[in-house]
Amino acid sequence: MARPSNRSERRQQIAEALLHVMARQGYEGATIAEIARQAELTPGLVHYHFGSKLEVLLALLELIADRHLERLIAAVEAAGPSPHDRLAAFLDVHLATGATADADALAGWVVLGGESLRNAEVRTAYHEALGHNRDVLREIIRDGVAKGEMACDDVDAASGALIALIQGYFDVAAVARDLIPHRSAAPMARRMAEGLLGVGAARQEVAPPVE
Amino acid sequence: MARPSNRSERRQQIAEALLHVMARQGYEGATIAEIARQAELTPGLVHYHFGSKLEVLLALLELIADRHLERLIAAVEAAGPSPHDRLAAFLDVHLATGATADADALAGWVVLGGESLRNAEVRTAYHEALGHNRDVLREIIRDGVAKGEMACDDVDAASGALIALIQGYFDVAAVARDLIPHRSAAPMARRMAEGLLGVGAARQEVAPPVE
Amino acid sequence: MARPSNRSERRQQIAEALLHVMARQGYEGATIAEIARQAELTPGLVHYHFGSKLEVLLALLELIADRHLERLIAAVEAAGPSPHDRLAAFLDVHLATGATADADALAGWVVLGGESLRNAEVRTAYHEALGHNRDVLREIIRDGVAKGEMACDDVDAASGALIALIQGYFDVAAVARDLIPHRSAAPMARRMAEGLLGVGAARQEVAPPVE
Amino acid sequence: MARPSNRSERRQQIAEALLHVMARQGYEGATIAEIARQAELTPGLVHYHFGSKLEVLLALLELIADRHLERLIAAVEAAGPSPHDRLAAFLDVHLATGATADADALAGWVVLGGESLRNAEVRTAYHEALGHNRDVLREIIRDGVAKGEMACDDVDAASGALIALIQGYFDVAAVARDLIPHRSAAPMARRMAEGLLGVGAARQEVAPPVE
DNA sequence: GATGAATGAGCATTCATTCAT
DNA sequence: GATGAATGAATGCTCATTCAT
Repeated sequence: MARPSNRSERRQQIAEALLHVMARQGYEGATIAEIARQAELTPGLVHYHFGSKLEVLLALLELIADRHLERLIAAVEAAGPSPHDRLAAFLDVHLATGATADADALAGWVVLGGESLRNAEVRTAYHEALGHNRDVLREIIRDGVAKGEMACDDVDAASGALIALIQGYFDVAAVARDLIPHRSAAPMARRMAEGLLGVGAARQEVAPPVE
Repeated sequence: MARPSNRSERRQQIAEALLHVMARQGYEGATIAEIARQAELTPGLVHYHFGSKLEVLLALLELIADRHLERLIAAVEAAGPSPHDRLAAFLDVHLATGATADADALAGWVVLGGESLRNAEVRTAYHEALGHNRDVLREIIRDGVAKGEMACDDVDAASGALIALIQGYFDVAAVARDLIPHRSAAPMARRMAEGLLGVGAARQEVAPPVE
Repeated sequence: MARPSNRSERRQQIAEALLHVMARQGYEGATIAEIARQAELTPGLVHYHFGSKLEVLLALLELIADRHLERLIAAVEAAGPSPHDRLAAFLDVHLATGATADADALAGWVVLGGESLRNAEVRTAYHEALGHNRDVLREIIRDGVAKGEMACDDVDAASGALIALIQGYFDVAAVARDLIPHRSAAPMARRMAEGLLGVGAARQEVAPPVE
Repeated sequence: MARPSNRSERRQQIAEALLHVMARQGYEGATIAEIARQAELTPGLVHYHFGSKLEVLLALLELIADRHLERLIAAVEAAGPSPHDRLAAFLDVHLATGATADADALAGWVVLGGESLRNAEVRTAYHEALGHNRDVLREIIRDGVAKGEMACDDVDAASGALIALIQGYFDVAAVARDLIPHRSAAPMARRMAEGLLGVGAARQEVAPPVE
């Protein structure tokens, strides 16, 4: 009798509209009116489903982070049991061209990083997402050390370093793409990981850049 | 008879006011009124010296970039002729605790990176500043390769990678400091540079963290 | 076959929900959504039973006024035939602590007075309700004058004065309770009535404050 | 050299514009746009001089209360040293037709009472204004008791009662004027005061209704 | 009857920018 | 140079009301 709820679909639809607007025009241009236009909805409806614009941003962050973590874990698992291979897969998921296929999501992630500088709630959620990424990486390194394949006396420092490297590639690419030669990110990252974790830490023959 | 012009002092004063406001409250809180308050001026005067708010931001970017480049070159020169030492100095200037002493400038730099996502003019200037940094690094590596101390088949890729690493450390530290163990950035970066450029690329005994 | 109508119950349920919301959060917080929540209904249903929010307010006014008048008449009748006693009962019903037991109704009445300032329809209905109250009072005074127990050359002016006094007690108590010492309202009102209508107009020994 | 400030004049101008709008259309119709129109200003300027709409309301309350208190004290002083006369003057200032000449201020006062039900800040300020009024009245009664001209065992209760009476006259008159016969308020109030404070408390021959 | 999604007009508020003094 | 009043466009948000299901 009652009308069926479409709340979660609409929320996702709105969050994705924000993603596309943000990727194109930044958060500045992402007015409620613009988000609604992108989603082909009315502005009032955005506020019917979200209490505030900030809520939309947080929903988007969660959406991106969840999707990414899912893909990341799948790729790492698919790489097999070897810590070297798993590390290479970890780096490739983030840095190999074509692997990070969703350009909007990447641009959105960088914009979210910018917003997290201004807003504590966004910062907390962003921090948490980065932390999950780091945890996956840390487990790989710990495993590598345990199996004697990697050398590392401070796993936190090493995983933090690689997280920073990835984030830096994202950020520099977003703003000054030509400073990063095409397809150089993944191979460079592998060598840097080797320097960090011992020779052959991330075997180069594994996971060649797609595309 | 006419009172002497104080244009350039005023401009710098205003740009620095923006820096402090931004470091404290982000770009969001950096209204013209707030900048004027920080500079102990009136809002109208800001627009007397700058045509628009954007101009203030660009002036600030130039200020930060110039100061940084000056310090960077001085530190690299002071490190002596060895490419290894010069590279270590380059990394330390950016990453060693205490070396990047100006917390406001660092925070401001990260915020500027965020703004460069939204505004093409800021992006161009930011890009240029990053490029100058990269140029210094590239010369060090080229010199190292020429002298046979470093191995690198793609200097652009390698210098871009280290620029990305530094930028990533800045950004992650700004948002999720605890992902980066205290004082781990510089030593990790040195090891990663070794992996990239050959064993001993950046000698660890050089330039220990200050403070 | 058709389900039995529950229109009038629903209407009363909604009006009372408005009362409780208004008493707690004022008319400001009395959005349709909040009323529906209080009534454990959905917003849409409120408009199924009422054409507009204003109609709900008017229904509530009628509800409060009817209930009050019923109680008032009962109390006056119960006081016996003496105009003095009836007048005392009239004042006590309004002012004696515990007599005006329904705190929500009292708060609601005051809020309705505020709304009647803005809306002509509410004002008309509020006026009518006040008028009924006044009529009861006027009859008591007329009876007292007829029986020689009260002296009054302008019954309208006197009844208006006492109505104003009661209303004033309500309003001041709602906003600045501490200006009215506890339990002082009824005895003060009795003395003022005496001044208005002759010595002993409202015998003090009648209807002592309950509670 | 600098532009002279007109802040306080503008603030008063805006507060008075609110008063006139409120008296005519209630607080509902008193949008920032409407206030600005009444004051022949732009909406932005209202917020240049006031942080929020609430601040305008509070400024208006202060304006009305200050003006009233000034007039009240002047009238009481002018009535001479006799407590009876001073009490009569107190009542007349509030209730004698023509005495409360400023219809807008009266209507505004009642509307402010309504708003004080919804907003704690307004309530506090309204309470304070009522309190000052009460204090003047209390002093008169205390003086009357001290001089043996009045009988009163609870000055707070009595002054609260008269404050309530006055407030009630205002409120009822605003909503249901015909319940209060023309020019009946002041004489009725005097008689009620006599009942409260002893025979002849407020001599009738004093201060006949103006106009 | 009942639900809750959808609408759209209206609101207070912010803020870069202009300009008379 | 310097001041601060003035402007006006833009924005997030609220909410009574409508209506498809």
